[in-house]
Amino acid sequence: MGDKLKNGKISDDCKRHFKAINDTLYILNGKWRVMIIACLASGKKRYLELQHIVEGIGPKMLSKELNKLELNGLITRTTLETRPVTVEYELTEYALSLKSLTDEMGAWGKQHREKVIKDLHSAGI
Amino acid sequence: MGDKLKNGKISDDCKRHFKAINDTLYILNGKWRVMIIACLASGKKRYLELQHIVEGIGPKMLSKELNKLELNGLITRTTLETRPVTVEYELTEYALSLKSLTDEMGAWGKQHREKVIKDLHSAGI
DNA sequence: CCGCATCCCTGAGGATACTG
DNA sequence: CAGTATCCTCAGGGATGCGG
Repeated sequence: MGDKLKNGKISDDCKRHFKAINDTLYILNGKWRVMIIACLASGKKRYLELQHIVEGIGPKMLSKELNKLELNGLITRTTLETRPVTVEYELTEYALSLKSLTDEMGAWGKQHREKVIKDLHSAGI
Repeated sequence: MGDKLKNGKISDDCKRHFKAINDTLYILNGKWRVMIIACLASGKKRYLELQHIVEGIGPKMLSKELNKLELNGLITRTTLETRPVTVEYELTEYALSLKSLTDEMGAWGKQHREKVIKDLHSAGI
């Protein structure tokens, strides 16, 4: 991927790579998708559980995002016929392929936080 | 990460993981950051090169995003004293740690596109 | 060539209240 | 409990023009 053609133009491989990244970005776009997926990656959850764990999200956004994720085949919705009803959301097999991405994000965020703290520290001295 | 505590609550490890993901999301937020980074990951680029490769971005957003990325220590800006001036943007050493993320996104997007096409295909039959 | 300033506007997202 | 409906805000982002 690290190659330009001699004439300074971007190679077709690169373009494809960028397109692919855009596809991913499109699926994960918005403020909440990744968090919802990451959250469900730790096991099936119910609606209110999600709303509590994904801090800041309101009911409207939550159901909207859940719908889109379901449409994209990333999660399944199961309604249990209890009284009152219980609904469980779960990642599909397919969505599991996103786990390496969310894990990567977690890892990067962790080390980034450490770096920022270290930088602040050495700036303070 | 796949563990809940017995009482159904989320473990502290999980919470830290989510926080870390949010940190990453914060750095990469917006429509353009990831693409800019991915683009620069294939070598230093000039302003107009970026604007051409990152399709759809306007000059305002581009410079705004470049500024933020520079503030976050992810890219460096080099002005060459030519006539007229030339400016080169380049990923910092640090930002290279994001390459695995963008690569992951590229890989996922690729196989996702293939899946979608396959699904459409079998739906067509 | 680079990229700021300005104006404008859409739609993502927030708050709240209500229903099956 | 699990959402939907409604209204509203605001900042992300588009378009254009100018200045170094």
